[in-house]
Amino acid sequence: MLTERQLFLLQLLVNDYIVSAEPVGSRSISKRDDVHYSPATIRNELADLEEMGYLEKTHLSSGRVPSEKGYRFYVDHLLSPAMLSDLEMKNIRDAYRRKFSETEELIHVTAELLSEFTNYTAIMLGPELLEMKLKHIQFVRLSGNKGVMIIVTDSGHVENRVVTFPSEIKAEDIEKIVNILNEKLNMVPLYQLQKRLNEEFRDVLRRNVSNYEHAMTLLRDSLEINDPEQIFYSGKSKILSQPEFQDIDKVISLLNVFEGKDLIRELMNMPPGGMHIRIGKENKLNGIEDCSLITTTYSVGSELLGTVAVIGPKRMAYPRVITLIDVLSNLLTKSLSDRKENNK
Amino acid sequence: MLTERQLFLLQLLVNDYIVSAEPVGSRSISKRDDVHYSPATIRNELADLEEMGYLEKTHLSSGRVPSEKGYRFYVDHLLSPAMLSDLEMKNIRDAYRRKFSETEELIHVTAELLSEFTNYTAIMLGPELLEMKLKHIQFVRLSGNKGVMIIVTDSGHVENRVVTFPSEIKAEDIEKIVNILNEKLNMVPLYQLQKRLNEEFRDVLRRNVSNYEHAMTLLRDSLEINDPEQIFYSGKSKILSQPEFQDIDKVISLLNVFEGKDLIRELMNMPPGGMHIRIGKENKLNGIEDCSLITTTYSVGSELLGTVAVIGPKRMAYPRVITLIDVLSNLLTKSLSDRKENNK
DNA sequence: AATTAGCACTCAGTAAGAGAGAGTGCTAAC
DNA sequence: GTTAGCACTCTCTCTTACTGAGTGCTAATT
Repeated sequence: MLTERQLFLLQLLVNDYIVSAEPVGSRSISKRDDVHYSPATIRNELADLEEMGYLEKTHLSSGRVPSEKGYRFYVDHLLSPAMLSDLEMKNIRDAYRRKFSETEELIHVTAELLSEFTNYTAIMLGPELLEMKLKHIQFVRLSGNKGVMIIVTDSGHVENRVVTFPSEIKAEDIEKIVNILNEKLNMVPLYQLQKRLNEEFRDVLRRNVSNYEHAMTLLRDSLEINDPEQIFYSGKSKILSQPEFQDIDKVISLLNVFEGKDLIRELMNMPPGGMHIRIGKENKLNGIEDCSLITTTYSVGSELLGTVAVIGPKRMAYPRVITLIDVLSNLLTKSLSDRKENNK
Repeated sequence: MLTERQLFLLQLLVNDYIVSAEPVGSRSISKRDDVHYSPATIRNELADLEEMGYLEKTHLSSGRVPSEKGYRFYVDHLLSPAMLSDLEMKNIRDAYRRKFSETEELIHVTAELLSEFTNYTAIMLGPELLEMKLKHIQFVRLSGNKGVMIIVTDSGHVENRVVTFPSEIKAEDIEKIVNILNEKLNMVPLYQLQKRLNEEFRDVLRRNVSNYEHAMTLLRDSLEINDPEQIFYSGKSKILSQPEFQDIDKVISLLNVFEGKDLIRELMNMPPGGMHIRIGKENKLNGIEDCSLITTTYSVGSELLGTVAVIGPKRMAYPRVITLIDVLSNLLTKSLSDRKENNK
């Protein structure tokens, strides 16, 4: 169990290291106005904290640096959320007052604010398209034997496919099929569409539609939805100005993580709800052992969730980032639901 | 005017420097099997080439390095396109044999091949949406007073907008309007839509539609198309493994260029047609003074152009990159037009 | 019993110097 | 015109020495 004084010193040390990025020595702590102990006393306490695993030294006679356990303790018990200045809050609110013609724009602006105000890299993960539910399908005939299949989801997202239908099928037939689908597949998640199509509609279609095989192929093609991983970054280079990224190899492996979309999905896969903080090796992924990741979710519509994240060095300004990510994800959710209201 | 031997030596030196990234000395040139001059002779020639501005030294007694003028001369007069091995050609062709459900996928694959085979960073710039021409508009009513405005362009791109129409307007009215637009605005470039709407349709609509003001607002909103800058990168970190990017500040300023979409548009703005090579400071843009950029175009449909580019260090394997960018942009164009054929 | 002063010790970082190696320019010989 | 020879220059690397920040431990002080 840690004493009051140890808690106090640990907090000071982490705070100090977060801004300085230099190992913190006993003397520099002792010189602070709010500390009345001599360097020797502090050394003793720090030695104890090190023994318990909260601190580390970079070499035998260096100052101390928080260990991952130290950061974890700091984040769990010692940190108080930062306040944003009035000016900052004003700037943020103003940024959301603009009129956004696309949902995407709103997400991009949020990412930009987040990276701008934290000075780290912001990552936005859109909701998985495949998780959305079908609200409406419509087939629109264009010229010749081309048409657009329009798929509207419950959260208001619209997908379209240009399809060419073989001359064996009549446009009216397609419309007829789509009407049947509309009736039967309402609120079915998109990832189930193919399966349902195969299992339930073979017979229905065979009975109702001439040229049934052609129709099935057409439907299969137009309902094959492949998830465009909606990942957006802002301030990718910000994180690289941090002193821990002097090493070019670290930069490269981090950028590789950013480039591989699968890796990012995996990284950001968190238990639902609330805010999550992963420190250093808690991120089970090569290339970001020295980074911390803070994530939370924003919602689009009633249940569909996207993820907001900030990635920075382990030595991250946790209080400030936590506050900012909280404020911004809430504003984003609010703006998105306002949009939905207006659209009704 | 350069002598035969000077041409020959300049070529050797650039080739050598491209692979080694080290200043080239007279001795190492002299040792080659295809060179029969002594180091001293070569030194004399190199000194002349330096005087003429084709070569530089990194310090007083170092070997020589091509100057930008030297690279320019090399690119314009000395370089012969590289051959790809049969295996490489096979790999490339195979990659295109896959079935692509989206045009975007095809573009991504091209970018990946390009960065993979060159080991530099590939940049793909999609055609400007606003340059496309209107082929077809359709309004589809969804539930309530919502609908989708579908805009199909001549190159087969489909845009959609979910719109909420005020209860003052009837869905039939909208359909009526859209029919008029369809007739009159066929093949009008998207960027002119708003203007045409304002100039020509005020009167037409006023005559034909009740609640004309509401209708205008609705149309304005749904035809307001903001260009989603279609930029795609592959192998962003590849260029950073080049020895000239040891300096972290260079990395940061390069990544900043990548992040700012305007900058990239500006950078890749080349006179139309053919292949363009910009060496070092010929790129009038901060942050890439030490890079070379090779661009060419690919076409979608009859006239719409996208840009393919490779960005690497000035010391770039020009012959190979030129060949690859040529082969791949042609394959891309071919695949895209095949798709179009099939879609007819 | 807790705190602190004092001191020997460790280690990173910097600076200076020495030597090796690669390369040059110039002169004189071939 | 070409080349051998040589003095010279500059980078790079390795050593050595020194400084400064910081530590742990012991003994004295409160």
